Amino acid sequence: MIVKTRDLILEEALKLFSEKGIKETTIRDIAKAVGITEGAIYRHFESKDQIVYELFEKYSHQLYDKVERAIKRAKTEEEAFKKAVYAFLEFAFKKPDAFRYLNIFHYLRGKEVRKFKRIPFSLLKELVLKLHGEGVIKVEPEYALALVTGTLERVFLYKSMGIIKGRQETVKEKTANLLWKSLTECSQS
Amino acid sequence: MIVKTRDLILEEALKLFSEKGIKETTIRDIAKAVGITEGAIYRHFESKDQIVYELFEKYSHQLYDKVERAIKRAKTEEEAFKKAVYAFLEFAFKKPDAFRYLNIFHYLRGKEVRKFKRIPFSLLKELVLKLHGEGVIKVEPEYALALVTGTLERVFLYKSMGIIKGRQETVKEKTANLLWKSLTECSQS
Amino acid sequence: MIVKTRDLILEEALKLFSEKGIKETTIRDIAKAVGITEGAIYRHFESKDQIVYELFEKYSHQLYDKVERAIKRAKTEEEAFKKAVYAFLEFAFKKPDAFRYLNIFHYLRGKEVRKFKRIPFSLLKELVLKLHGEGVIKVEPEYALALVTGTLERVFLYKSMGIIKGRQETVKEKTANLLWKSLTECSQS
Amino acid sequence: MIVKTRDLILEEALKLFSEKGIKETTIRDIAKAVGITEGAIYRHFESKDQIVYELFEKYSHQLYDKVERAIKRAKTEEEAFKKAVYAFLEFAFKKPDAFRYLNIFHYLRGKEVRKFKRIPFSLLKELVLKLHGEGVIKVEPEYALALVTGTLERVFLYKSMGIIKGRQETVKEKTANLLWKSLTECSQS
DNA sequence: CATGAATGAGGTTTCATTCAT
DNA sequence: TATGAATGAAACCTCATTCAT
Repeated sequence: MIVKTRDLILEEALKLFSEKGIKETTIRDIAKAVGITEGAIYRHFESKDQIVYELFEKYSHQLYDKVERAIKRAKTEEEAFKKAVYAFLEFAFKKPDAFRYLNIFHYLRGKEVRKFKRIPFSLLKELVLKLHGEGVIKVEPEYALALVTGTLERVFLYKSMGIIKGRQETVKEKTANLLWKSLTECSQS
Repeated sequence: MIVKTRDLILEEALKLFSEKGIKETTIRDIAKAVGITEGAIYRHFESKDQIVYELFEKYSHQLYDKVERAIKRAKTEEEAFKKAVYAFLEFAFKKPDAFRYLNIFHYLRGKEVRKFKRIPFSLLKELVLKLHGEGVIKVEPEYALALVTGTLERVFLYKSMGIIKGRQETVKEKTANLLWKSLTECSQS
Repeated sequence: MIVKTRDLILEEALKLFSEKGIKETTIRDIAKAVGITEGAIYRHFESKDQIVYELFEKYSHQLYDKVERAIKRAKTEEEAFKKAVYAFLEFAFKKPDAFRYLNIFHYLRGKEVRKFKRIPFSLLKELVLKLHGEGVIKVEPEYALALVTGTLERVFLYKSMGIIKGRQETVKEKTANLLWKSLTECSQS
Repeated sequence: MIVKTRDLILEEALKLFSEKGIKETTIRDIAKAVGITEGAIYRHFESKDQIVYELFEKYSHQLYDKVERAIKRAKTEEEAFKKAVYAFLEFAFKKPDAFRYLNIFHYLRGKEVRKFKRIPFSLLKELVLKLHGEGVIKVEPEYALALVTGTLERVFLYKSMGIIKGRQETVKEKTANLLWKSLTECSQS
């Protein structure tokens, strides 16, 4: 399988960005990782920022599509929610660099996120709002959202740090159950 | 009231770091914000890194002490947990820059966190472990921790972004209740 | 003949270091002398110190090899000694900047000299010790060494200041004779 | 005995200059060594350069006077020469920092030396010229001078490095004898 | 006399980007 | 497409010197 330089650049940039941070990674670092020289990068990308944006868009879309499909396929609301959680964690476990990168990007360049469409977060938001509208989720939707997104991020983090152990499948299930029950069984009076 | 330059530097650095990121903030930015020249910074700090570390240590300790006191004063376990949550959010609302900075530091320089003592996170960890050991929290402690820390961070984030509305007191209460119920009422089968 | 930038940098740095001193010479000075910008220097050298060390090593080795060859080729002890003196002065006259630089480096960063191998001084030391062991040199070897190295340095200095005049060949001969006679004919009672 | 701040500054500056070099020593280093602050230095000296010059002048004069007296007191020419050598080494052993500093200054700011009067070197020069004129020294005076000054510097250096051992008195005598014999007994044909 | 904060110029180094080859 | 030297702006930091106190 022939891998194109352009994709290699994206791949190595992702690794480095997620490890060291965006500003902390230089074009030279990326070039060295790919095995080319600095100038060559500019044959494929106009600027470092373009790499940064393209990576965000690429993986943002991937995750969005994955989650969207998961929700659409589900037959019940509970299934939709849990499948969405599964999709998030599955993505995170399969592409930890990408997931970490999405979080870093959000954290440091949050304001620029609006430029992009198909943000995974918005899918969760819609889902939670819908479930709340239907009375399935009793917790106020803003809090529900905070609970879900915050927990997802941390579960991934703790899993990759070794704090949370166990098989990925198990972690996904446990997290989905925990979140579902938290949102549906608990009244937030 | 005379404000010392040293403190002004820390103050402005905190603001800028939490807004733009650490690497993204230059010594010149800080100097300009304070109203002095770059060289003057170095009369008060040996390096940019020293500012970075000192800020983390300072606010890490503040939050730690606040949470510790909250836990110690409580009479029941439920009170201890909720007061701890209160303390976190109270700190976050009063010093949003500091809270945001602590999170940024954790995210980007997580490996260096070990150098520091009195990390607020460790207090939460102890508390959750204890409550789990006593059977009060039924959720596995690692997941409980992920749920608590993740939600806390997001609630703060959504509040500061205007997604979550309402008085701070209300937000604190609602979050504490939500978390307590999630951990105690829900069985994570 | 294409001259490479890297060599040009070394060349100009040597000139400047030997004229003004190491610390007194800035990267900008060197860049200007070469006709490039400061940043360009760092494509060829990691730091100013690397230039400093590389220059020392380069010329230290050159001189060492020259002296070593001179000694090895000689048939008698007198010839060995005189040829060594010749080699020193020949090098000093041909590459006065380099010779001056070696002295400056020794003077100011003497402690770092140990890191390097093939120090010309050590050859002289061995030679003098050997000649003393064989009874050819009557003067105590430490004093002999002081006399030889000190005189060599000064002869070069006075020649380049115009205090000592005459053809280089003559200076070399006169110095060699003077030193040989001083060490062999004079009893140091 | 009350030591004045001004003298303390000179004293500590001398130590530091001779240890680390002139440019390498900062006003702050000196101030710290004295136990005062940077600003205070400027109560006593107009600039760093003034300290540099004053130190050179001070010790240059001291050595000059010492050597001059030694020469004047002598009854024979041999005594004059040897006493001059004694004076040099005595000064060097008693005030190694000062002697080292004089050499550093010569090395790095040789061109500025002309501004100063009573340079010890000139006394040696006169003496050697006179002795040569009288036929006592057979070696050409320029070479003689190189031999004497070079050897003196190196003997001091090797003594302070521990290469040359023995009591100071012995070193002085041996050096004086060696130099005298080298210059008078050896014909430099 | 002394302090020590501040300045301002200049030092070393980094790095995204360009460009001749 | 790729190279890698070079640019130029800007980063961090140093330090002689000044100055209000």
